[in-house]
Amino acid sequence: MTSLRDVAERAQVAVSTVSAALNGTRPVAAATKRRIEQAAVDLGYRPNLLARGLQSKRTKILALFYPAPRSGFGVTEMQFATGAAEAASELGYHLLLSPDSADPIEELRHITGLGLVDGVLLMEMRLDDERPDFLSEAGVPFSMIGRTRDPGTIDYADIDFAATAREAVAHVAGLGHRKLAFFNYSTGTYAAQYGPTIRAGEEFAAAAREAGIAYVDDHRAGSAEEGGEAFERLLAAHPDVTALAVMDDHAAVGVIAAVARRGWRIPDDLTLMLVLSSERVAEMFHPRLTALEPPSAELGRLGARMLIDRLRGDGPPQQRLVPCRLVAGDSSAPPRAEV
Amino acid sequence: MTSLRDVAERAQVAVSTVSAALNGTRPVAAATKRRIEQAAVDLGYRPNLLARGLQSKRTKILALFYPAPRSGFGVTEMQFATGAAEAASELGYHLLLSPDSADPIEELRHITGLGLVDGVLLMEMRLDDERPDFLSEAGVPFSMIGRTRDPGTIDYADIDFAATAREAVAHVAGLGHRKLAFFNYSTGTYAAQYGPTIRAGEEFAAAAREAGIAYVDDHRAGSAEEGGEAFERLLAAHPDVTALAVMDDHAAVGVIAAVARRGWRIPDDLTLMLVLSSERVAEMFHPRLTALEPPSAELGRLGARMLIDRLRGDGPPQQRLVPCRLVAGDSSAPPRAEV
DNA sequence: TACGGTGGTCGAAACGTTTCGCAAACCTAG
DNA sequence: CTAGGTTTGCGAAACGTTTCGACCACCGTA
Repeated sequence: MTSLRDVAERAQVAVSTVSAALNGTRPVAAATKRRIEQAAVDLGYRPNLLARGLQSKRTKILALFYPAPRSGFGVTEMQFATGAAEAASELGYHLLLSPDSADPIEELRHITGLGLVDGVLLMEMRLDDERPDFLSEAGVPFSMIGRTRDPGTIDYADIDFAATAREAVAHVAGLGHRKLAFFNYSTGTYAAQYGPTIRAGEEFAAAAREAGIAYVDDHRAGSAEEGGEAFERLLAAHPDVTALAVMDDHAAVGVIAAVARRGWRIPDDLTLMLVLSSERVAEMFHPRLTALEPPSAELGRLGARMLIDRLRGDGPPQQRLVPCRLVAGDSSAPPRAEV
Repeated sequence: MTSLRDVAERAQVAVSTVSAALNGTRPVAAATKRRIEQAAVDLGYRPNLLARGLQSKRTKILALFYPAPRSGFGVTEMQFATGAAEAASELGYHLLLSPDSADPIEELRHITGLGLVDGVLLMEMRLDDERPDFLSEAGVPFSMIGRTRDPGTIDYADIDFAATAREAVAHVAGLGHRKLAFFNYSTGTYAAQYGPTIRAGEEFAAAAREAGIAYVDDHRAGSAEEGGEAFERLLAAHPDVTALAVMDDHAAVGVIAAVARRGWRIPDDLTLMLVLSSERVAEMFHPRLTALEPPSAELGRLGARMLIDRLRGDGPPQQRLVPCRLVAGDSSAPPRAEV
């Protein structure tokens, strides 16, 4: 491997001058600089990141700390990662994938103690997540994709559930629906404090209230079977529901089956929307479902970018909310006339 | 940050002794060793990976080099990454996510030139992939998830398409089908030399021949629309086809729609299988489709493990093939009686 | 002519490890 | 009691950077 010293020798200058010339750290005479740059190119010089990091205390490596893939861990989460990696790469940073094992805090302590990473990117945030507290206390720069209940001045990029819910409600209200139901994630141990679970529920309720349309959301479903059952219960209690938004793809499958069993059709008898699901998934249904697609890659990019901004210097906290994109499918239509 | 020197001071020994004691590099008296370990614990010492790497030339960091997400980049690819990250983590390694930009080779040159990574993990291999050649010449250790046309002695973990195809053919043949059709990925610029595209096609043909059942595979489809059209053409040319295996999820959507348009039902009139698709995706269809689920996480794990083996010492090349798992759904049944 | 200023360069120290030659202390055997 | 070997520990060098004080030659000015 060719080092700074090799370049210095070839250019007939001191090592420190080469460093200065290549990094623009301090002024170097134009002629010297040219000579050095030429030598560097000739030798195919690449700075050694380890040595640089050791000295400068900055490695330009970010850790993306991701929890063990739950069921349902899918394209969205992948896109956080690829989005973040891309943004990091564009800004000269690298992204380290760091799986959390049984004990997230211990794992964080480990990864940050190695001196390997400049900062940490957190995802899959729970409202009561303990990781931010640990990192704050440890003085490790970090940002979140998602957010805790009270993010304070921590940088984060999250879905704008309020805007998303408003858009969804406007969509169905615009079609003439007067009553909307919402199926949240099933109450698993995890989902109980999972940000999107809580926020989506709250914001759909608020948006419906605001728009003056009736709303039901006491149903939760995580599998096709549960989705079907929840739908039956829903109709038993609220026969006047004509539009339904579902957070869980598999629950939606069950709903569709239940709709068919009943002899109903989508969208004639029910307008169905997929919440937090990608267009690609929505397209796999028949008819193609209307979806509220989360801006996953964008959130990953934002998260990485704001973390890097933070590393580069202080600034006001960056807190960005990005709404989902509503992709209208063939599952949206005005309600049945007779209702 | 507490360093080796701090520990040395507290334990009243030389720095080099601490290093030896903690790494087991050379024998250290039991009493001394205990004292040192205690001091290390007291101080919460964590070795600095940069310094270690700088000196020892081994960083314990692997780069996972992934191409720009194509359309269809999904759960499978995510699982390569998480599987690899997990396996690496278990073995004391870290995984760097390295997006390839426009020029993969240049990107490889860059990432390997930094002295940051010990080896590279390649995925999304094309038959004529140039990356292995570059890495071989550069003397960078690497392994592949997937494989080129002629992998030589390079370590890889890939899907066992032969076994997978045999199992799929046996599945339909066992149900009594005498003629199987196969829809491959659409002929995109990428898929043209994409390993799975080619190998799956070849092996399905071979397996059908071997099992003595008729076979058609000149159809390719990448979207729902194309899938439907391909299905119509298929039936026009081969009305006696009763079983169909489809590689592309979206094409399957089109097929199902076409089946319904024709008044047919699945599985009564057509046995349908999803090739290289996860159980979760198969469950989103109605009826639940039979799927050949790729061992994605396993391949990621294997890829990482064999790369680490290689780094640890020489051994014979490791080349592992893992078959897909056949998950029987409700889309498989004996053929119509009248055929 | 002398003097402070300045643009350009150098050399050495430091970052936190690992590695390796050496020396001190100890033990064993003759 | 000493020669030889073994155990145990030490100190210094090295890895490839960045950083920083010092130096030198040169310039304009008094």
